[in-house]
Amino acid sequence: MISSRGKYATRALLHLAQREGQAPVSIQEISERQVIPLKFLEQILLTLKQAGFVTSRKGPGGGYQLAKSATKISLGEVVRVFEGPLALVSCASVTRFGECGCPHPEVCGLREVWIEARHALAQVLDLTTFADIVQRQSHLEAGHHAIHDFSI
Amino acid sequence: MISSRGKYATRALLHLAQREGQAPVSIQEISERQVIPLKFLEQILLTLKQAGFVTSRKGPGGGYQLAKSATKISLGEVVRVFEGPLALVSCASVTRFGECGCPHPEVCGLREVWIEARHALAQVLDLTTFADIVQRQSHLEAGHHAIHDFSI
DNA sequence: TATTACTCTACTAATTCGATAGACTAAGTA
DNA sequence: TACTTAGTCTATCGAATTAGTAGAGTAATA
Repeated sequence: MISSRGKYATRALLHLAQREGQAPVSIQEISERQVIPLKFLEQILLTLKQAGFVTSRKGPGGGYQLAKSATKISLGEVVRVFEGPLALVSCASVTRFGECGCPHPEVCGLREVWIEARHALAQVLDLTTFADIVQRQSHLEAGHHAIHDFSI
Repeated sequence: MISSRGKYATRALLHLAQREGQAPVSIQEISERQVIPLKFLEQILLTLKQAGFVTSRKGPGGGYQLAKSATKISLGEVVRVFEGPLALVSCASVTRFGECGCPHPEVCGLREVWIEARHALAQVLDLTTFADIVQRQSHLEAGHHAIHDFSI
């Protein structure tokens, strides 16, 4: 399970991705619109900034913006910043390794499966960018409105 | 990341699967061979028993055995017992649901991706049985021995 | 200079996690 | 019957993590 931090981070980033090219967005706006505790969100945005996903501007009219195109930010990258390696088990991680604990990692049938699982997860998360998510969301909203319009 | 409990559980189950059809295996043997703290393993095996994966027999010659064929126990089932739903986020879970927290789950582009990720993970874990893992392991061991033999 | 808005660090309450301890029960065996 | 073996069950504990709060500080703008 992904932590609240991680979930909030992805929601905040999606919020910014939806406003790409527009004026900076304040912490307060994100907090209110995305229903995220303000002081908690501050920390999260700071982490996102340190990780190079967003930039910030102080003072009136300030706020946060994406540091690069939403097409260049994958969900996998962001998840890794907040949750660590995607691997379910350290012996299946590409980055961390060796901290397996199991008696014979080199001939472990389980490890092979953990690696497969990690790969399946990475395949989805690393190939999905925030631009994709923005697009999906607008499709969903269009469909939702259509249904709503129809029901009137 | 999967907890120690979950990792130990899968290792213990693999140990039993490798001895399917043989005499019961004691907690102590599993503990020693798989390098798992004994008293911790007791609890884990109890959980595995309650979940219907293993049976036990007390007294001399007693121990644990698989409750059903290793072909009928998937890694996914076992992981779920110890880690809860496979979904990275509750709004993508088939079992738990509604505890999303996000403002509009019905039109959430992120949720779609979380669901995809859950599906990718489930595809691997639910289709892999402990019989598969036993087989993989013996292939690995055969290969490993072959290399070793060659180097002599 | 007042206001706006991000920055940074410390803290805390609650929960979870990994593990240990110990008393208890059941099944064989001499 | 008594002893031994081996699983059962519950309580506890320390350390780590998590979610969230608090507050003082800095930079930019009007």
